[in-house]
Amino acid sequence: MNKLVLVDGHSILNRAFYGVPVFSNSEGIHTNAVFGFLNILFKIIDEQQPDFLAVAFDVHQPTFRHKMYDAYKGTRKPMLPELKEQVPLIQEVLQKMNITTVLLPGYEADDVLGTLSLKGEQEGFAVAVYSGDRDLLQLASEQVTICIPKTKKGQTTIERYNALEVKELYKVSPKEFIDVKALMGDSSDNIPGVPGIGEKGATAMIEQFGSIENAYKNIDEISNTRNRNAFKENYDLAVMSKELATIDRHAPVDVEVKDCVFGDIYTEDALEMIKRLEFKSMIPRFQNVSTENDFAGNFQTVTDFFESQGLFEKVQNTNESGLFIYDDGIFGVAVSISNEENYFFLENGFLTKDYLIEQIRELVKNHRNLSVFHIKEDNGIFKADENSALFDVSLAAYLLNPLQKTYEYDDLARDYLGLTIPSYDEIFPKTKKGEPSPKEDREKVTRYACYQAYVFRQIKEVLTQKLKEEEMWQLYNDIEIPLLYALYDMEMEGIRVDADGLKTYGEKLLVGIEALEKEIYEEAGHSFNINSPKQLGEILFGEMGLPGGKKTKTGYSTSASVLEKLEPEYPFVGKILEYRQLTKLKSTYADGLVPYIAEDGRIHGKFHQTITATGRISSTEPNLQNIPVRMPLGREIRKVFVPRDGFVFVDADYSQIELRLLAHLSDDRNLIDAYKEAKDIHATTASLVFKTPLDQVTKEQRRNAKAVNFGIVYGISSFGLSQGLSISRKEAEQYINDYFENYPGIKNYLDHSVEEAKEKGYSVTMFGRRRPIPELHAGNFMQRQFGERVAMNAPIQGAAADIMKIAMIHVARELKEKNLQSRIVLQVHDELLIETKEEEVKTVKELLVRNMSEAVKLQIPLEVEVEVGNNWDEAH
DNA sequence: GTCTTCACG
DNA sequence: ACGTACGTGAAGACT
Repeated sequence: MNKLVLVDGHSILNRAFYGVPVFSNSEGIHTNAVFGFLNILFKIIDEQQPDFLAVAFDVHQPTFRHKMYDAYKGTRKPMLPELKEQVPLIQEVLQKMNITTVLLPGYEADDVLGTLSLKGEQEGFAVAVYSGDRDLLQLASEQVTICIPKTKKGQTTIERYNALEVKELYKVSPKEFIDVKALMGDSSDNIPGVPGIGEKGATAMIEQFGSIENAYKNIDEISNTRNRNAFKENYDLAVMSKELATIDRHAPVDVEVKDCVFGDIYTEDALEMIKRLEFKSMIPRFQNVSTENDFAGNFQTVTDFFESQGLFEKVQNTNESGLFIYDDGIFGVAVSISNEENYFFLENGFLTKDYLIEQIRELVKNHRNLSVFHIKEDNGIFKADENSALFDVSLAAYLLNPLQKTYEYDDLARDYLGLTIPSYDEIFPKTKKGEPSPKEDREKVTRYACYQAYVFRQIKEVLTQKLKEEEMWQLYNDIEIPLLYALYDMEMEGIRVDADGLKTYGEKLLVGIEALEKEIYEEAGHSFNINSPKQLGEILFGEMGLPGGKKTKTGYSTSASVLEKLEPEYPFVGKILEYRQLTKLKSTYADGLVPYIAEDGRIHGKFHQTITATGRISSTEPNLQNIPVRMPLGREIRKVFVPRDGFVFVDADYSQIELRLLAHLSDDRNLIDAYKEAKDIHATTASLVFKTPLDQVTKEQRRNAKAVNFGIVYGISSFGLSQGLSISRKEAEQYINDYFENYPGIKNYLDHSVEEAKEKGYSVTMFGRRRPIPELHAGNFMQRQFGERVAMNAPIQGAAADIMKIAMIHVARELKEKNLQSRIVLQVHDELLIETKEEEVKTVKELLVRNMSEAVKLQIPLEVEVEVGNNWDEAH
């Protein structure tokens, strides 16, 4: 079936504008939206391989809807000038790419899309309509797919809707969708709904009657009195809204589907314009080097030892290359030294794995500039250190956009090189059970490995350039790169765990669990799976009739916060809480840690550097950053983390680093003075907020003030604080107001943080680390508010992460320089744990505290608390 | 694979 | 009217 692709130009342009921070070329022309638009368009084209394609734009002119309804004028928010000036640019590029654009005075782009999609449908095409606007869902059918790109944490996923999916999600057919909208209205489109009828009411009515007309005919059958009356009184309004909301599928579009032929879009003219706009990464696309055939000939499998010797000599003499190690069933290494020379050296006969590794180490040793994906993960082979000349693609890409889930070579190639290359899944299609795995297929592996090496070689310069442009080169070079070696050493070092102690602890928990289990079954009258929130909810709130409304979409919420509220009146739920606690400790920690204890009696967890949005490290397999500490029983588990013989643990903690950063960044007199005078900060806050002399502050007041301080760092909201303190929203609001009255500098700073992030599209730490916040421009109020909280939190959490990274690097360096035997074994965000040789305790304590507190100079001292112990519990 | 819950900073 | 504190990872249940 032929494929027709239709694109809602303005809607996609808007998405592009807000998804990419504002930038301009050297002539000062804003180009970010054009850049984003083309990237989305290329993605669409690569995915869909359309036979016919058209892009529809709105015309800045009144439409038939305006004539119908005056208020419609206010529909479109005035476009920002930075975006508006880019509209003609994108239209020009499209024209040069021979892509059909359709503008129809008196109609909106929606109507053009509706009309063309109907024509396409009638002519037997498979039609895909791309838009950010859910209104288009009314066009969905079996043949017409509505594709809505969504950005979630920096990852763009495309939601696809045919008639079936619309029905599934909204409970009504695409056609009925219009009627639902006519009833509930749509503020973003200025479509007035029936006052008092919301989404639920509207959906229920249309589900029952199919249309507003039919509902009106059978108005007496509307069971909800309020809805019935509202509908009766406003039927005329609903009729008009329906007309406004209905996309005109017979608009006088003078373009036929056959006019929209999709041909060669990579023209000379277009290339020239791309160059003028300075979209360097897109140039290769236009130079036709992006087709796979052009690559494939340049990828060569090398399995002969003597041949490899000659080639390796060449590689050893090449300064800039890309390198990728393949180790999945078979072992090999791909090296890209030029566009034409990409070799995959495959372990074979005399060409042994050891020989290959030796060759790689030689390259590293000779300071050849290798660009690789991730150094830390491959450093067992590289044996590189801080002085090596390796480029880490994953770290560079992470700094440029920390929101991505992964940094796959094919995505990087698309985003930074404008290349479309096959992904892992495309090269290694999923096989059914029993079929041979393609993972060891020589040709496939060569293709895969060479693509990686090729991309790494080419991308180094682009990423370097971008990091410099965005002022993150120092962050990359002076923090992330040295840190990776500190983290590698830490992973290799591991931490000793007392396996017997762990077993005893587990057995102790089991006794408690079994006793509680029995008691809970007795109380319930029968046995059930206490670990199933579903079963538990049904028993608690159904069978036993405890009060507690539905809270989650799947049923009753049985979270600790809910159960804790029930506990005073129903002491028996305390047993469930206790049971939960014990099973958590047993499954996740007592039992969960065992499989990770290696031959050497130590756990070598992984520490990840490219996961968090804020710049923190994360930990997996196992997670060593969430070992219990708050509750005494959980805390006991820390006793099984022990130093090796002849060593002790020295543990150092930043004291309130985030709050201190807040004081520094906000320049708030009251907070700075409090820290300078080394006051109890939460008590001081309590004294100010509750207008109580410092020496009369109660425990309760201090606790509340502490929660407020936390809330401030998280990006305060009255609801959040009320949850944290189990108080009313009103009270929480009062606390916040009083807080800001006493700390005006903080209020000012937080407002400024949000404003700046809104302007730039990202927030930035004092070390230049960025976090994009696309939510700040979301249409959805909730999302926008989330964005504002993120904008307040990220510069603080991020700076704290930066500081700890600097400290870690310095500590690791000094331990090495001084030839000490002590080693960093854990980092838990604001805590460093050092396995310390007994004779070195004094030295280590001193250097730890010094390096941590002097990692950065702030207006106030960075305090560090240090302790020594024979296990992690004792030392913390 | 997604949801819920809960461990940490 | 809506439904949230910021940042993570793991386990178990259920689809």
